[in-house]
Amino acid sequence: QTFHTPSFGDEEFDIPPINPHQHQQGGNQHVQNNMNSYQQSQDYAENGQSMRPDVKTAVLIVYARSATLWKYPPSTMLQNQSPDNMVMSDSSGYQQPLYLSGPPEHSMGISVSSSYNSPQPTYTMASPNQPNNSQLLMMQQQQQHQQMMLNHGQSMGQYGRSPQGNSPPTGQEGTTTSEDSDDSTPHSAMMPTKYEKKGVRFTYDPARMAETAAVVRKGLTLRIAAECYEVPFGTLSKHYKKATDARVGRGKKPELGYKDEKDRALYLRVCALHGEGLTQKETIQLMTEFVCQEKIETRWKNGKGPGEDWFRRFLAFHPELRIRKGEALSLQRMVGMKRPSPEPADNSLAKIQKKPKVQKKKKKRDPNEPQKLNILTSSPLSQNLNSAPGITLKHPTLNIGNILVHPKLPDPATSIRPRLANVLVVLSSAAEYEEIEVRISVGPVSAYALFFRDTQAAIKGQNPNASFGEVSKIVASMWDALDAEHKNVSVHMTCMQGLVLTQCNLRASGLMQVNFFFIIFFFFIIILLIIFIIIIIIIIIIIIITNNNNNKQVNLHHAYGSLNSCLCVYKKKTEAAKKEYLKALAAYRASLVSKGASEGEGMYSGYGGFGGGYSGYSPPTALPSPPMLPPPSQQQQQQQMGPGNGMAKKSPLLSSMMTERGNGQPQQGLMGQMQQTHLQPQVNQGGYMQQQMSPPRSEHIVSSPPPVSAGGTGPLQPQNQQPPPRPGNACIRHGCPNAAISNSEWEDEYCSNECVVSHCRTTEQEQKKLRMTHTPDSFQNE
DNA sequence: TAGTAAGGGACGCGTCTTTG
DNA sequence: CAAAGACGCGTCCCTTACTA
Repeated sequence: QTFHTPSFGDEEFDIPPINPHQHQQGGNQHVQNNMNSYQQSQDYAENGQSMRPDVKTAVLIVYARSATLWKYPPSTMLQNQSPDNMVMSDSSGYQQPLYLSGPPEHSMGISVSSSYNSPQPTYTMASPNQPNNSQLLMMQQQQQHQQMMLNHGQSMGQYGRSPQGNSPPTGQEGTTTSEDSDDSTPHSAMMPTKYEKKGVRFTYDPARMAETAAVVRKGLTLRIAAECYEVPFGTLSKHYKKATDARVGRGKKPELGYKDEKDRALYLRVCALHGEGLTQKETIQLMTEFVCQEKIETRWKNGKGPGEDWFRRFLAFHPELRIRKGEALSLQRMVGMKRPSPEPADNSLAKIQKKPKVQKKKKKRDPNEPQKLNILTSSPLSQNLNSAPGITLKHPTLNIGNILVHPKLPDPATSIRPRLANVLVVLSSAAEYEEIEVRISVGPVSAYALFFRDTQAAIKGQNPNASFGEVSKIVASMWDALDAEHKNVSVHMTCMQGLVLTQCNLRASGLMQVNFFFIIFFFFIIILLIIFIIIIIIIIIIIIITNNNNNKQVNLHHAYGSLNSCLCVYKKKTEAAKKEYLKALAAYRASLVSKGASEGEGMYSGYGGFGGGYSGYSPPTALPSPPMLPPPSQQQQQQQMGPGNGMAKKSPLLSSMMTERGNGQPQQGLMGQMQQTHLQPQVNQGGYMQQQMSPPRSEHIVSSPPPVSAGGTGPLQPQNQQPPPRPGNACIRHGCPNAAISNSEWEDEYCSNECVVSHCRTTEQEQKKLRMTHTPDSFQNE
């Protein structure tokens, strides 16, 4: 059967009739719908379905009842409805369920439709078939209550008061309890007059209580949840309060009522989810406009709107809403631009945003100042908020708690809010019940404020008893301790965070996206810090290494320098020795030639061994050539250089250097040059250099054997060839094989006078030759 | 000078619960 | 039913340090 709800739309609901007489009531079809809902639940209950309703279903069901009462207050219903219709008045009261939209003319643009039953066509279930079982169970329970109350002759407004369901009639027909009170119309006269004594204490299933509490946490009121789950309100209240430490509907109600607050909170959530969240001021303005539009009398000053304290309480009661910085301005700080905020599209909004705090400035202003209201009501924001109710299919759909919400969002193209000055940040977190955390920007804040916000929590955690002033001092000290870079980094981090968050779009996979960006962002920061630290460490290491290298290079330079100097000295000396040798050899040949020419052959015939063709050659070793005899130090150096590694032995530093260089480098490089430098003369000069470089040769030179060699047996006796040892009493004259005779005049060295004369003559000639070799020319050549 | 941060105290008022 | 107590809400104000 189809029922029309003229006041909310033309949605059709196929609900079986419950009582034929209900259709005869033409007074209020909303009540009909609700009754039909109840009857539907009865019908489902008869089918034996007994599953407990889930949270969302309960919310929707309660909405179906309370939405009617929003439009038609209980008082009106009581006046116009028959007792049967009054069954729905119990759900009235200020504790309206969540996900309720206000009257259509004041709808915030959030539409939720339920396939099950809703007087409003704009309420939509995401999965119409999914919650059926739960709905049916709830309907069943409600119907049971209804039937029970009807059997007891009571109003349905009292159903659910007793979990036992067997509360005796109070005899107060039509008397309602405080449950009937509405937030806008308190009914003090409807206060309960008497409470029945508690009998046997009923012990409820903890799981059931927990489930009921979960429903309450989800947004259902304690009273309605108690009704749905057949739990005494007091028991549920205590349990819920004990379990969650949450406030119960006690004390003064919010000025807007729970329903309107929830509606506005939902609207803020939807807007923020679309990146169109409102600032604190805008939120306050929203409430102000709502109050003005609804002509709701509040205690708010001047009847304008709430103050910042209210906003704080509002956030406290809606933990899904959080205040966050103005990331856009942080972005401006990040880029270091002092550009002004984009010009608002509407001047009125600019006036609004330039307006000081609403509450704190009010007492300084004229309470009857109307222009502010004009500004507010004429603002495009107000126009947006007060636009036609109902869904707009063009707008994106949100799935909040499996309830599709079609928000009426500001058009981004014509959005009135400046995108940079008050960009709203949408964050998300996988909170409990998959709640979406919406964070509202509060506009520009300073770096210190950001730092304060991030730090004070930790300080407060460490010092729970610290007052705000103390915390502020601590934060300030920490802030002072930070250097400029860290302050900037803090700001940049916040800016980056805001940048990332601002770019997040939560319409599809926003949660994961935001988390992903968060992770990327923090990794980026961490990587930057690590790189910075590594760079610093590298710089320090480089400095240390540079200092060490400088010392090493100095030492190495000295080593190379000494080595090169040594090599040069040795090379020069080697060349000098070679020149001297060649000169001596040439002089000796010239002298021989000159002697041969002047003295004739006879002279040499007397020497025996020196005759013939090789008479011009005399053993070089016989020459007492001083230049050929290096000084002891030089000779020692030559001896050490001879083996090839003498240099290493000479210089420990060079040895260590060569050890550092590796195996082949020094020998093939430096030492190779050294060896090559000395080997080349050996190759060129043949045995001369070998004799010069060989220790035996040095010893032979030092020993200065007699210049007479083998007695003219060879043209040139090898210089390394040792002369035959003279017998102990042999004649010292070269070539004389006779033994020396004992004679004190020639010291027993000669065998005869002839040998004495011959030897002396030979010695004299050699001395002459030696004198000739040491002419000034030869010294000049040196 | 105004505004920001977060928390809390004081006060008045209203609502809800409990008790007799 | 009345009253008392408990409790919540809104407002004002305060704290310190900093920023625009």
